[in-house]
Amino acid sequence: MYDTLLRRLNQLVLLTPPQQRSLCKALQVVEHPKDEVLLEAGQVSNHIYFMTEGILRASHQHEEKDVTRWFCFEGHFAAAHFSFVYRQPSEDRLVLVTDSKLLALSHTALQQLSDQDPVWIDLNRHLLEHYYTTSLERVLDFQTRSAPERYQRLLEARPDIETKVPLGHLASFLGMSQETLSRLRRKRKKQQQVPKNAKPNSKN
Amino acid sequence: MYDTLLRRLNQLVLLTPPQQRSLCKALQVVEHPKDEVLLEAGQVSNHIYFMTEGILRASHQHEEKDVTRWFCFEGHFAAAHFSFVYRQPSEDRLVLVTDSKLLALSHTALQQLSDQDPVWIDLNRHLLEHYYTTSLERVLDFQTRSAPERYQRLLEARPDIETKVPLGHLASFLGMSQETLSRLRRKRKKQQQVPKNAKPNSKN
DNA sequence: AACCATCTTTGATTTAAATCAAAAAAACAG
DNA sequence: CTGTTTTTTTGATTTAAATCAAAGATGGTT
Repeated sequence: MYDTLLRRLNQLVLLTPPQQRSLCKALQVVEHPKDEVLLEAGQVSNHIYFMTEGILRASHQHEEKDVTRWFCFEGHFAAAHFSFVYRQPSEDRLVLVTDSKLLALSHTALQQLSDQDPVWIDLNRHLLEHYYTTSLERVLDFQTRSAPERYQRLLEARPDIETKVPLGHLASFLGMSQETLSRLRRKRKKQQQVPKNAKPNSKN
Repeated sequence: MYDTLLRRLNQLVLLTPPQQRSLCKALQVVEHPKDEVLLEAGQVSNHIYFMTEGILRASHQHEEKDVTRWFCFEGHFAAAHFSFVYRQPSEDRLVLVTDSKLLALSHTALQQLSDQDPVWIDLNRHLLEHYYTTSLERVLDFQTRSAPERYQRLLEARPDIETKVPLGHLASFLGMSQETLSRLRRKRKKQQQVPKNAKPNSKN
């Protein structure tokens, strides 16, 4: 049940068996269908989630339009971070893109863990650093890459995203219109159809 | 000497006088002229800087072009964060935009402080959270705003940036070409020339 | 299966911004 | 101050991507 989580965490810090146990005790296992809202905009977030299975997205309302600020995939942590830490209303909704299984850690539970053992603070910092780095990289992508390049890079990082996430959400995540993304897809398909000089000249 | 720093830190955590003193002892005061390179790309960063006076930028080489990933202004902290924390070669150079006065905290000094007193870990986390939030906001700007809007927002946040930072660096920071930014400036000037219906019709 | 709603594709057109090329302005060095 | 280099502005042109409008496709529901 907690394998994916513990495997992931051991990449960041070494956890003793008792530490692992006390973490697992603090977690709630939850399962939700597609489109379920885990946090409404305006609410204060009380949980950090670990995605055991499925995909989650942070959705932001900007001038009538729904913008996906980020996705969270299997093996990663999701939170309305600022809201969770500073107990402020969240600007984003957290919505499930697919049927999902998650582990939820409440604010109070994390507090208690952190009071007991500094390893949890350390872990928290590692995660924060990781997601911060990701965000910085993403800014660089916007600064230096065109729409097709950004899509290309996303696919390299997450080839499965194409089939699992609706195009509209992907487009807003990448900062382009739906139509543009749809056209990029078509171009890519065409190029794949003649993958490796199968027939140098089709007229032959 | 350390006033700006301590004022800033007290916004984040409460520091006792002894804590303040041990921090100041750990800091080196440095002063550098414009264009000085504080960290070369490829080197491992050994310092976090606090800008007492001046502006610093993180410059990234992308296909022959120099991209400014971020600026650091008076009253803020600058670091090649990933390099500093994980002892890896930095992908960015840190260069001073103007003559500057800084406080430098070495990796070992921070280590020692953190071992002595958890308040420094806590502080570190606060800063990380702050800069992470900033980065997320910046991504949102790229997702949802046009070039003029991004420039507009930057000016609202930092009106002084216009005069202090060369246009080329600003343009790459905003993810647009120099020419585009130059044209945005012209437009803004024109609009300011007739600020508030000074003369409804100049022919009168 | 037939219907409805939502999502995706496609085409035509407009708009935003990049690129290319060169002039003007500013900063700097001797 | 003068010449030199770098930065900024400007104009013309091209390219990328948004928008508008509509048609197809897909998925779920009864």
